[in-house]
Amino acid sequence: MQDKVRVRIAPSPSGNLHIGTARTALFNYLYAKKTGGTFVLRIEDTDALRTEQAYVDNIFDSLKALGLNWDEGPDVGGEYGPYTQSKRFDIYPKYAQMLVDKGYAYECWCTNEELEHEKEEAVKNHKAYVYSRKCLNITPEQKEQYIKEGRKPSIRFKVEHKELVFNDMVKGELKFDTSLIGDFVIMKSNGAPTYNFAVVIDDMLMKITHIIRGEDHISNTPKQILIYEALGAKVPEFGHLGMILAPDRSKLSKRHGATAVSDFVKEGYLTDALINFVALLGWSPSDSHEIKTVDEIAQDFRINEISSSNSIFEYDKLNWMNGQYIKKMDISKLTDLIIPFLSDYDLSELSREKLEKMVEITREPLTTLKDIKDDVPYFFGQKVPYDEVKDLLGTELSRNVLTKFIELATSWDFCDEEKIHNDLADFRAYFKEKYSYKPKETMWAVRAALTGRTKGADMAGIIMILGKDRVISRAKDGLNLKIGA
RNA sequence: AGCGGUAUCGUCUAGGGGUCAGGAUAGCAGAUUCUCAUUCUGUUGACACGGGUUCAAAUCCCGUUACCGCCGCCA
Repeated sequence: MQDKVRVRIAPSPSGNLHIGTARTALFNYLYAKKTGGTFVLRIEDTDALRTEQAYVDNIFDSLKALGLNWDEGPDVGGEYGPYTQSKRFDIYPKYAQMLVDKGYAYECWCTNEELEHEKEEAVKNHKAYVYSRKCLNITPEQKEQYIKEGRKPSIRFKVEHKELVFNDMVKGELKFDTSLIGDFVIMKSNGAPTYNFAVVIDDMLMKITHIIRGEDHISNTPKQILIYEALGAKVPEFGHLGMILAPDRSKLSKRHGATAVSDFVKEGYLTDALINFVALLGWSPSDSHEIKTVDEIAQDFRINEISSSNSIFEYDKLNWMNGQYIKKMDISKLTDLIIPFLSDYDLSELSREKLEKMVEITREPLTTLKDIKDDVPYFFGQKVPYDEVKDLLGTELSRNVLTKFIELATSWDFCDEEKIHNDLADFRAYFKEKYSYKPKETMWAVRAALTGRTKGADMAGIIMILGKDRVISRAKDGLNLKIGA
């Protein structure tokens, strides 16, 4: 009988949630969803110096924003808590002692200097460093001596030399010669467990059945399997994902720009687009629809179909995808998300209705929400700068168009967008017929006067949002510019 | 140095002994629109290299190269 699937994500709160961690979380989440399993969140905060509560909060918030909700974790609890590693410190020594008692581990009294020396020797002889095992069989007298010197022992795992093979869910069969590993520390001399030991104990106790993580952990895997075996515990399945690389093929880091999910959000990326994009790094849908929600992806997800190679994080496709999500998102929700990016403007000038209208007519060209800032200044304030369109407004054509525009628009209904749209069409037709002005020339004059620009959103929408007074006064400003010049 | 992993258009990928090597994105060209953009249509572009195995190799095997990762009392 197959155990119920339990997977986990175990971020360490020494920074905001990294996009790579988000992808790992996603694949774990997808696997849990697909198999009806449980998704566990564990916070690995054993490094007290680098841990900050703000990072823990950021991890929670980011994961939630991405839609990766966990079934068990520090906040929601669960049967196998605590889910914060620092609250589990009393657990590890017991198991370490058990391994010592059974002869799977031993105390090591070597100082850092001694260890350093061994490593230097190895480097000098062009050999891989493997711990010498000199503490494996120390006499009681030596031990007595070390204690007298005030030394504190670490505990090393005694690595059995053999060929270790496991079947990786994404990479296939992986083989290791454990004689190359060397006895590694499981408990530091300060009493804290090392990473490799703590994860195994935690994963074992939390009954994790499948460990899906980045391939930077591949070489930890044989060590961890050895510990499982020594403990007499069932070894979980492992699956190692390729890494996300920056465009220069190096590790994605601050110098490449955004790395944390919250950074991307600040840049104006939608979390839905982000998680969708990141899913496509290594996974591809069986149909040809790439735009999918996490739950839709889960339906179609097969862990063994994940690409096992690294992939490069390029913005081209993310930008496109973000634009797609912006275009199809609910206007009210989109408006809420866009408001923080409009801090340069006095939003009290616009009713919520008009604000949403503005978002509706300006969303199309956006690749990120941040872009909206430069596309909307003319919706605010009374006047508009004409520096960019001075020459255009100075033409006879513009004067002609604007004169007529003021005359006609005065009697337009500024609450009926559809009607304004038609009025504008008639307006263009009139000038085309009477003066042979191209429709776009006619509109350029109007647009220039009302917005100070030659390009932008739908004119009917703009006119409606601006309202009669501003439309007429700006049209007059545009017209008078010629006289002044 | 050693050990492990990976190699298909610029990028993300599909495919997998016989395919015009498919799609997406980016690029380019055209169409539509009041502008920009969107959208639509078309188009450029790839099996790392060398040996095998085979009637047939991008696909299987070996080697080389490149890249990534790991070699901590970090996680």
